[in-house]
Amino acid sequence: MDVNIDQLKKFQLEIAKSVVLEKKDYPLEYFEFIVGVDLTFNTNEGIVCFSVFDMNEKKMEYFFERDEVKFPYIPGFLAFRELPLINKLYEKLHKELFNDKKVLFFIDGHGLSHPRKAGIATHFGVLNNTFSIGIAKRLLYGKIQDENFFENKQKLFSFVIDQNFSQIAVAVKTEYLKRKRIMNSKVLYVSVGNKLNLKNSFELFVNFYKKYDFIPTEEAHNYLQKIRKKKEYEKKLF
DNA sequence: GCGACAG
DNA sequence: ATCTTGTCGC
Repeated sequence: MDVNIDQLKKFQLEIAKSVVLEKKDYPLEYFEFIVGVDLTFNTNEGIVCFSVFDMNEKKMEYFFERDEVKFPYIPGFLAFRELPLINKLYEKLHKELFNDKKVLFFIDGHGLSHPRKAGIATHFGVLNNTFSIGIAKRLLYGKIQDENFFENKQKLFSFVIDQNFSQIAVAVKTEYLKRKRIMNSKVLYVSVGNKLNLKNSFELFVNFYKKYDFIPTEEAHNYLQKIRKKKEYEKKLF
């Protein structure tokens, strides 16, 4: 698959221009659905899962969609690989379930903590005009503000800053949430996707966990792993 | 030129 | 992301 990196960079810069950075804070109760988004791959086949938590009914429902994915993974251009499949499921659920309701998306990956401020969470949020937050397991861009973050056991979170010393994400030790690891990671990076500010994004992430005791992207991730195991099991029976 | 590099 | 054994620790 031939890829024009310069063209993709241009597109990302356009996405970054359209980000809505909200000044006011939204409480968790403002949202009617909280959705976790994650994908799994089997060579050329991708499966996306939305873990949809209904804030009124307090019930979780899982949806998934599969399709061929040919675009390769290139650091900094994850959205071009994963968004087509994500959007396929989004458009379906937008019609059948979300409609004009207030929906907050937690997406596996970065938002504004990206070389061109256009990580997958931002890319998704801008294209669909939705609230979104990026939840990543590893850093892509920027550095930890508090030098002692990793060494000091007392420091359970720190801002991530870019070259201009702007705060672009919050690094959170999973220990802060009383968890040894989350999706095999000891630190999570929370960043703005779209229509929110960083402090509010971090608060929504933490408050949701404290109240409901699960992380949306992890739920989607675990669901996909179950699908994989089930598939392997059926394969063995043939 | 070299290293870094979400999923 | 996925592949994949043993191994360290609670």
